[in-house]
Amino acid sequence: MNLLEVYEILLKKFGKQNWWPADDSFEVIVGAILTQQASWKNVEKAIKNLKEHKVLKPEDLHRLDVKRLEMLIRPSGFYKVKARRLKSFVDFLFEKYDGRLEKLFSLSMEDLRRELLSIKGIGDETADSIVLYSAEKPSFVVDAYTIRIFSRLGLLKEKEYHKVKEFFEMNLPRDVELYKEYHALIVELGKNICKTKPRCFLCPLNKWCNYANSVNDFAER
DNA sequence: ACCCAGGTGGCCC
DNA sequence: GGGCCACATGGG
Repeated sequence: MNLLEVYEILLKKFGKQNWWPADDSFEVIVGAILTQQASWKNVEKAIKNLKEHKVLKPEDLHRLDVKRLEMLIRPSGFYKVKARRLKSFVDFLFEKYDGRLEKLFSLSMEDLRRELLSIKGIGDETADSIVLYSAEKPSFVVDAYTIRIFSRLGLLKEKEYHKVKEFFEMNLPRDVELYKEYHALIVELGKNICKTKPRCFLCPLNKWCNYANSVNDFAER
């Protein structure tokens, strides 16, 4: 059982996910910040509000009053911190890159990642989501599901973000489309099946999963 | 009435 | 480095 085999199984089970759903690369970034510890349904409402008020562009957000921004993104939860985080990003973009994403994205992948991480409110996962789905450079995105699922499969011992990321990048071809699809499939599996309440009988990976095999009523089948 | 969601930063030890 | 907490809305 290796990473590509797991990928094929998930792809067969769930189909192509075609992430990230957004009209442009800036919308991906806004979504990446808003979806922190929030359901995508709620993020969609927030993004819809931003679109309806025609403020879903770097210049618009840059001049938008923060209180007004808070109200618009409210459905996505943590709306005060997220409003500040969005502001931090656009402030940074205008101060250092003339407000232009192309300029920021012309950095090397490593420099881009470092730059994003320097912004308050952008951590490892959000940075990688932006690098992969917005800038479209091959940086593997790790989330809580990734660690949970692959630890249970016995493929991961380390749980630190950068070690997990390194494991995936060392064991997969460096390919943007593969990275995009793989992370999306992991989230799909995590959302639907791999919760703390076991529904392991539904999981396409149950044969290989230590957790599924440790759950009494499943192991007997 | 819980529990969870496509995390992050701050603070403590 | 790890453990705990605040941040908050909406759906199951």
